[in-house]
Order: sequence, then structure tokens, then C-alpha cells
Amino acid sequence: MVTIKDIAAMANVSRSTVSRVLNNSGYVSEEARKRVEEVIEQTGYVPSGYAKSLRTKQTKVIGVILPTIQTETPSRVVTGLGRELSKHGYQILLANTDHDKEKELEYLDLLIRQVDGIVLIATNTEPEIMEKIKSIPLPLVMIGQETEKVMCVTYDDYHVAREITAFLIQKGHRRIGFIGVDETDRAVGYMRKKGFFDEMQAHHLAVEEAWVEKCVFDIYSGHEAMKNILNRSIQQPTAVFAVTDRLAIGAMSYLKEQGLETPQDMALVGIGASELSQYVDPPLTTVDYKNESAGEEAAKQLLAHIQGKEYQKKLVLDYRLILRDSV
Amino acid sequence: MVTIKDIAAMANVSRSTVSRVLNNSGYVSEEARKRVEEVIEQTGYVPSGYAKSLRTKQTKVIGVILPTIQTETPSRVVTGLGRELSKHGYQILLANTDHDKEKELEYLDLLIRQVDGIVLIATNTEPEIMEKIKSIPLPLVMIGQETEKVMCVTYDDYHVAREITAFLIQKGHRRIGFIGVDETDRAVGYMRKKGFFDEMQAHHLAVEEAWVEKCVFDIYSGHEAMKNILNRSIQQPTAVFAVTDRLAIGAMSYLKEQGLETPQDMALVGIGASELSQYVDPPLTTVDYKNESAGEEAAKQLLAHIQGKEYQKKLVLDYRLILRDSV
DNA sequence: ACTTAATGTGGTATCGATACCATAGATCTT
DNA sequence: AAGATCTATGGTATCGATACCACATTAAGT
Repeated sequence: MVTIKDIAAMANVSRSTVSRVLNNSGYVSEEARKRVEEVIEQTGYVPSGYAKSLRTKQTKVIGVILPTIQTETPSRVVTGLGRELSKHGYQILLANTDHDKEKELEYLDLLIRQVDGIVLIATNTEPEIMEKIKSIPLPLVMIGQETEKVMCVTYDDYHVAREITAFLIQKGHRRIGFIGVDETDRAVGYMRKKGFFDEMQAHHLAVEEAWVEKCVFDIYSGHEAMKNILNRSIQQPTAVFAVTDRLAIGAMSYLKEQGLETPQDMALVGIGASELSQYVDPPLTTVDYKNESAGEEAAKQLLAHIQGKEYQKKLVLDYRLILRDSV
Repeated sequence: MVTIKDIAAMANVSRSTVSRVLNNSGYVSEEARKRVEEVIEQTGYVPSGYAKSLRTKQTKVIGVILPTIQTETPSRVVTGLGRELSKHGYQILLANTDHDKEKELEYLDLLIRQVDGIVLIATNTEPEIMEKIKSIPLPLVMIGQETEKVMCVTYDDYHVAREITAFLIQKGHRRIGFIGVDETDRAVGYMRKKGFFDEMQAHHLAVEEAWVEKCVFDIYSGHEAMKNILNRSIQQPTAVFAVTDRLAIGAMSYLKEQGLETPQDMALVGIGASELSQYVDPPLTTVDYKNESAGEEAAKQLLAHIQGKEYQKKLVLDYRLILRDSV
């Protein structure tokens, strides 16, 4: 492998001069610069990243910890992150936890000495992880979950839930079911649920226990939830609010199996604006969270922090209701 | 930041001994080991990855270049890659080209000095890129495209296309349309098309020009293709083979708009076994390429190569037809 | 013309780890 | 009992880059 030393020898200058050319720093004569650049061109020399990092304490790499890249939310966020980071010469080191909380901790430790900053697409806010996060001596931004003393880019899950619930009510629905997820996921599990119940209560509408289901994050789980709701309820709801599109689509597939029509027999809403949502039949009413922007914003704030510039500690992003035929 | 030197001082041993403890190499007395481990525990010391890399010439990082992570094929492959790589302590550096061929070249250069190996989820096999690839002094594996002298993990696109075409014919279809992509994508564009035409010819079935469309990789493009086929054909086909599920689903959405029934008015097949495919109405007949296995296999072969073990230069993976109601 | 500043270049220490060698004492051979 | 071998440890060079300083040389300022 060709090193800076070789380039220096071949161009008849010192390593220092080559380094100056490489980094466009200090004084270099046109003549010397040209010679060095030619040699670099000829040899296809690329500086060693780790040698550079060792000296400069900068890796130009951002670690991204996420639960999966198989669903649209994280993959969109990563796309946004990548787009913004690459503009500034940063790269992404991917740490996929596969929904394993242990690994989240492991990766945090592992990344510490390899990256300049960390983006955490979080799924839970348990104390153990929160403590670990606060102990990380590195700029870190959490996406999707709000926590004290940590940089966060979040969505307004509570008001989204209220708004979409209000929309169902406005459409005339009085008996509304709810398909949620575990509340250890504070944003998706707790806040969306709270928004739903608060809005229902504000309209003096009761929510029967039989109409409420807790799922994991997959389509089949939504299918089962709808089955449970229908089989268990004495008086059935006329609409169901599912906290993710995938759950709503699972629910819809069960309705279809039973020969029930959406929205006539049962209206449905989801959250996420997944690609699926517009191609199911009928197209699903949902909320666009603009995940790519979230990624871009997170990257911007993180880079600002790294570069010692001013940055926003908390950022709550905008959203957009997408009204389609499922209601 | 605490370094190996600090640990050595605190544990009253030399840096060499700490290094031996860290790497479980050479001789270390129980006593010394315990002292070192305690200090490491207390301080939360993590060795500097780049210092280590500089000395050992190993980064334990694999670069992954892909066109997007927003579609299921690459994201599944990356999941498989990650799963296998993390078992061996390797991490993934993600390079998203956003379908930009220029960036593919750039990233190849950029990664050279930062990773131990490269995985390329390729979309085209143009000479420029192929030459670059062959010049890379690093183990590299291509996924999804076959090329000479390069490690490849591929699918048997040609036979898949023949088989699924044969299936349509066996179901009684004689007039079959085709929605493909640009042939610079050799696997998806060229091989699948060739398989389709060869199988049709083997059955002495003609394919009218009006039934053939070339798309880009998105759902809307499939929608437009179906529109074109229907509007242009004098005698319309009774089935259409789309080379990806997304194209098929786009086509299906156009049929639905026009009040046409699948499969009665028009049968449809795709390739890819996307999650969407089972939740559209009717569920789509498609082919499962087991992308996660492809990722895992690619990782295994790449690691074998890196470790100087024996590895397979070419690997053609299995597939599975999934018969659903769209035919 | 003589100080001061700007330009250009090279030498050396250093980042934080590992590799490799030297050394010393304990244990084993024969 | 002398040499060989095993165990345990430390010292030093090194990986490939940058930082920083020292020193020329040239240009500018008064």
C-alpha cells in the first residue's frame, strides 16, 4: 500500500508538504503542489483514514443505532441522515440491534471510540439505556423519543393522536377502538395512546376495554388484534385507530377475510404514511411524519454540535394528515 | 480520554501486559489479569479502534454500497449481512448512492482505505464500474449481478423468468405482456427479459410490441406502464409479467382504477416477495429470492476470503415461487 | 538599507495501540 | 546439575498521518 511517505519521496518533497497539499492548509508553492498532485493521480493514493483519525481525533463517521432497517420509518430516517451527512464528508456506521435491547447498550459502548457522534433511533426510554446515553462522552441525538438532557428530534405524537382521533369523531364515529403497542415505547406506545384517550374523553366518549389491543410491530399482529376486537366486543366499534400503518393494514386484511367493508363496516386510520398505505384497498388514511426530514434535521443538529456551533437541543417536527378512503 | 497507557499505570503493569489482557494473547498471570480487568471496569476504558487498526491493518469494518435502503431487496440484504458480520465482530459502513452511478465510483475510492472488504449491491454492470471494481485491492463481493473475475452472489434471474412465464402459460395464458426495466441492469433488466422471451418462444407464442414496457424502479412507473399497454394494444394481453413486485403493484392499481378485475380481466405476476405483495388485493403471485440469506452468504464468503480461507467465487442462490390469487 | 512580515519547506514529536524481542525466574529434562 | 523449556513481563520500534516549530527565502514597510 502506498503511503504519504512514498508520495513525498516520489514528488521530492517532505511528508509535511504532501500533508499540506492533501488538506489545503498552510503554504505550498504552485510548483510543489502540482508535482504532488501528479504523483497522487498516478499512484491512486488515498490517505489512510485511521492514521488520520488517530492524529486528528476525528473519524468523520457517525454511528447510527436502529432496531431494524426493514421498516420504512428507520430506513427513511437513515436516507435523510445519509444525504445530509455525506454533504459534509461524514459517513454512516450502521448498528442494527434487531430489536434487542441488550445490543443497544453494547453498540453504544462499541461505537464510542469509533465515531464522532451517534444517532439513536430509539424504541424505548428505559432507565438503563437513558443512563448509558447520558454517560456517553460524545454528541448524541435521539430520534423519535423525547428525553431530558439529551438532544432529541421528535414528532408530536400526542397531538397527532388527538388530531386523528378528532377527525374520526368529526366523521361521526362514536365507538372507536384502539390498536397500540407496549408503553415502554414512550412515543408510539404511551403518547399516542394518551392522545387517543384524552381526545375521546374531551368528547365524552367511552372506550370499552374490549376495543383496545396491544401489539408488536408487525402486520400480522394487527390482523390478530382486529380479530380479537371483533370477537370480544358485544357492541362493536365503528372505527379503529391503529398506531402504525402496518398494524392498520393487518387489521384491514382481517376485515377483508371476514367479508367486511372498509370504511362502511369499519373505518381505519394508521400513522406513518407507508408506501403500502396508498396501495391497499381502500387506501389508508394516515399521517406523514416526514422521516427523511427528521434524518436531515438530526444530522444538521448533530454536526452543528460536533463543530461547536449553536444547535437545537430539542426539535419537534411537523406532520401532515393524509386523508384517504379508509374513513 | 483514557488510554492504554493510563490503564497500564493504574494497574501497575506495562502497556504490553494490558494489550495481552485485551487480546487474550501471550502469557499473563491471573493476578495481573485481574488487576487490569478491574481497572478497565472502573474506568470504562474502551480501546481506540483507529489506533488498533493502524497497527493491525484490520478495521473490522465492511463497506456496503447500495442504491437505496428504501426498498425491500437491499434492506433485507443488509439485514442478512449485518447478522452474519456482527457474529464475527465486524461492522457495516453504509454508502448510499441514491441511484447515482457517479457516487458508486466515488464510494469505492473512499472506502478502500477504511474497510476490510466491500459488498456491492449492484444495479448495473457498465464497463467503467467493472474496471474500477477489478482494480480494488480488497476483497469485494457483488450481490445480484454476475461478472467475471469478481466474487458474486446472484440469483438465477433467467430461469426464474422462464419458470414464472411457464407458469402463466400453463394456466392457459397465451397473450402475455411484459413490464421490465432498462437492460443496463443486467440481472433485472436483461436476464429476466430474456428468460421471458425465450420461454414464450419455446411455446411458439408471439409477444406483441405493444405489450412490452420499460420502467424505472417505482410503483408509479408500473401504473403508467399498464396504462400504456392497455391503451396501445389492439388485442390486449390476458396476463402481464412485471419484473418486480412494485411494478406489478403499480400495474394492479391502474387496473383497479379502470374497474378491471385481477385475475379475471388481467393476471399479474411479480418478483421479489415484497411485504406489500401479500396485502394487496388480490395477493400477488411472486418469487421469493431470500435476500437475507443472500446477505448472510455474501458475508460468509467475504469473511472467508478476508481470513484467507477457501471461499466460493460464484454463488447462485435458490428461489421459491409463491403462488397467490393474482393469476 | 534594515527591520518586519509573508511565504515555503523540512524535521521531529505524537496520536494509541500492537509486534517483536530481550530478559528473568520457575519448572522440567536427562 | 546444566541446559532446555515454559511462564511472565517490560522495553522499544512501528503503523501513517498531522501538529508544531525552526529555519530559509522573498516581499513589504518605513
